Amino acid sequence: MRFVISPILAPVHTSSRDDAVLHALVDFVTGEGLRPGDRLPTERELAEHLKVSRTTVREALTRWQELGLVERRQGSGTYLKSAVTRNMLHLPLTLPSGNDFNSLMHTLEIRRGLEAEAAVLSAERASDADIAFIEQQLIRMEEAFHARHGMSADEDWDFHLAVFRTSGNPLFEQIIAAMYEMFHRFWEHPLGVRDFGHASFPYHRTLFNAIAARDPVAARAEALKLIATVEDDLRRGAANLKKQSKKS
Amino acid sequence: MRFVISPILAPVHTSSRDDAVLHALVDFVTGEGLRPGDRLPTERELAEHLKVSRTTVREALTRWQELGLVERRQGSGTYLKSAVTRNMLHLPLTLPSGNDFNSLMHTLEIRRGLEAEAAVLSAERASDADIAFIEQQLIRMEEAFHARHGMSADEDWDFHLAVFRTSGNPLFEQIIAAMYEMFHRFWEHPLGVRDFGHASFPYHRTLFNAIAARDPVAARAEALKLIATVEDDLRRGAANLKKQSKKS
DNA sequence: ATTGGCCCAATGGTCCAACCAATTTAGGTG
DNA sequence: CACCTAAATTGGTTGGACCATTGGGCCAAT
Repeated sequence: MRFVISPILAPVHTSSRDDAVLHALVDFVTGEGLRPGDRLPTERELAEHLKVSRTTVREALTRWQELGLVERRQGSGTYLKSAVTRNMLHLPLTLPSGNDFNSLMHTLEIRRGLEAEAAVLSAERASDADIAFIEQQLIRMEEAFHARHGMSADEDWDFHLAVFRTSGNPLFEQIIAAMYEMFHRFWEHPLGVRDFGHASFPYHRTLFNAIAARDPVAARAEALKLIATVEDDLRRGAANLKKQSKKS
Repeated sequence: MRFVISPILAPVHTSSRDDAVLHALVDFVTGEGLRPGDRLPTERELAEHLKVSRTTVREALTRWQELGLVERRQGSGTYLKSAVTRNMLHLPLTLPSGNDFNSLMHTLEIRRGLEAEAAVLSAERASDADIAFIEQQLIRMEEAFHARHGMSADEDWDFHLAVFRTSGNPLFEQIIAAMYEMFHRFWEHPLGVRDFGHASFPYHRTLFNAIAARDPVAARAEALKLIATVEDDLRRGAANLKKQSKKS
């Protein structure tokens, strides 16, 4: 006779030592009201007070470091890098991200989904100050564009970040900030396309206008058009590479 | 003049010991052709071959464990949990995620952006086999619905996962899978709404029909309508809570 | 042939004590 | 005060030891 084991029977999890350390540390940080930038107790102090070895404390802090919650400086101390709350959620994404055409296009598709949604929300919710803030970033980008006769990665990023930030949903900024490196590979390896992103320039202002006019539908449309021009650039780059490999 | 400081600007990784260990481990895994589920060398073996202490090896493996790349089983060994390539990108997101109305609504907004885009891509690219796969999950969900007279979290999740999986972009599935726990708090704490998600039921089939008909525009529209019903449920739940707190 | 108990080697988890390397701080010197 | 130096502080690394869990092999009972 073969039994179907009830799924409820599986998950007996032994609370490990370093988990306990992290829980205690959460309580300490919240209880003490520590904020990002503040310094945590030294590893030796933590080990002594928590009655565990420094090795265990270090394993726990290593985990927090990998999550970007703390930063350790040798000779100085361990510093809080992000807000810590009791019920926070860790999403360690590991993405196979190459510099090939497909990988870049995949990242753009993700960005298209998030960017369009953020544009909608920003158009619905942005305050007057938010609008002014976005416009400020837009102007900076436009000035950099004219000065360099081409897109500037940093200023362009600041503009898009401003849209995310004014969406009223902090998750957008956090997710997109974590993907910063991924998206920036476009500018690091533009696949030989000259004036990469050039075509997207005018749509930054049309997107801003839609948000400033509090028109969510138009904002989504402009955001999608903007991303579409980048996709076109990317396809041109892929075609270039193909042509070059044919020649050689 | 106020600048927007990009939240990610700390890539000044001083090439430390455990970094070197991880690089060597990447080479080993790729060179040996190890796949998820395979067993890695023991910590003592790694320490000996790499000429570092076991503590250092453990710190490195702890980092990989926190990223979800490996799983450690005491008494058994360390096992690969995810594919490892040389240029992969780690995005450790830590989101302050409560069970309050705002947090839940924020996660839904993220999901709306990703889900709508995935529906578009699935409608554009899904093969006949993909369509059949989605339909299979749809039928399973509908059967579970009729059997239980309500939405079933697992089957519902499988359906949406099928849409993401057939989008032709593996990033969608990975991101959404990482957010599984976050999205599932709807069902764990439905804020007292009876028949939570009930209203979304019919839109699963209409979404499938749009994808099967290879109609990207309709697919996006149906996906947005589906999420909108869940948002309505959520708002009802928030209203309920308000009413209850008024009573007491 | 199968089940269950038992032992034992292997493996990850924890601990300790010491030392190294980078940083900060406290004096001291001009 | 400005500048340099030495000491204290702090995270990083090492080696060794022991504990807790796992898995396999062995054996007796069924």
